[in-house]
Amino acid sequence: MGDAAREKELHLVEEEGSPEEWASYLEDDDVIYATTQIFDALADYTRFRILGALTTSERSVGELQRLCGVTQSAISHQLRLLRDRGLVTMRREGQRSIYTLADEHVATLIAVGLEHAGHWPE
Amino acid sequence: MGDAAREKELHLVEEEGSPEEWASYLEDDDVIYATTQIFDALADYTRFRILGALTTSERSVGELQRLCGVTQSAISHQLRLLRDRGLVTMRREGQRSIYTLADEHVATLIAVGLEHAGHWPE
DNA sequence: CAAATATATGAACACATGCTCATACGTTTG
DNA sequence: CAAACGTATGAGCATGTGTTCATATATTTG
Repeated sequence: MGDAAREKELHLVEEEGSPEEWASYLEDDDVIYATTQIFDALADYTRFRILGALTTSERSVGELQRLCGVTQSAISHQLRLLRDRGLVTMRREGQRSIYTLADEHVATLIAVGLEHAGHWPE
Repeated sequence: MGDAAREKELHLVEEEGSPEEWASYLEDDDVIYATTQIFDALADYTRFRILGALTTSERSVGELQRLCGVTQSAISHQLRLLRDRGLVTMRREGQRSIYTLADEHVATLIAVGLEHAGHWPE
């Protein structure tokens, strides 16, 4: 697999658009606010662990509860917030609610954040 | 400029490391916490506007105050937080304090966040 | 339908957060 | 050194946030 193919695989690259097109977004207050809302969703320990667990596979509330080691209520409340912000989607499957990352954008942000924190100067 | 070169230019790609190396970070609580701290720094409107302004060029506190339209005190307080978290650095230049993005990681996170918010479903 | 299981929700509380106000610190200039 | 300018900081306050507890709402099973 060549460099370009791997980079595409990692979802770290936009498919279209010119370099630095994001710079224009810095003048759009709505985009700025939307961006902070996404970062805010990723800025809590419990929520981040939920999202991290969902990068592996979709999961039920009970699974997430076990994986994250907090109350079922806490998980449910945080899942509601993540759902409201569009980071995860849910479907019913019998008695269970199955949660999934909404799209690859979320996985990209998690990956970029983890890599940068992992390499962070000291 | 070819795709690979442009992608590298955008700093959206790691230079080394295997695909999905970040996945292992999901088991390191310290890395997870560090990641949430970075996202948290980006999750406030004022702070994000400060960082956005710094993507263009380094700036003094007074400039940032004018650009962001808030109190000098508010700017200073937020700059302190950003400094403590390692997202910006400061140097004295006469009476002024000049702030700069700490490294390209920060610009990458801003770019990725803005692009995804800008393209967000509805 | 009743009981059991899985999930969701509202209220309440402790704690964090971002701002303002007042003031202190640091640097340059006269 | 005093005055002016730029920046930093602490206290205080209003608001926001994440959790728990209790309870409600599905959904399946007997």
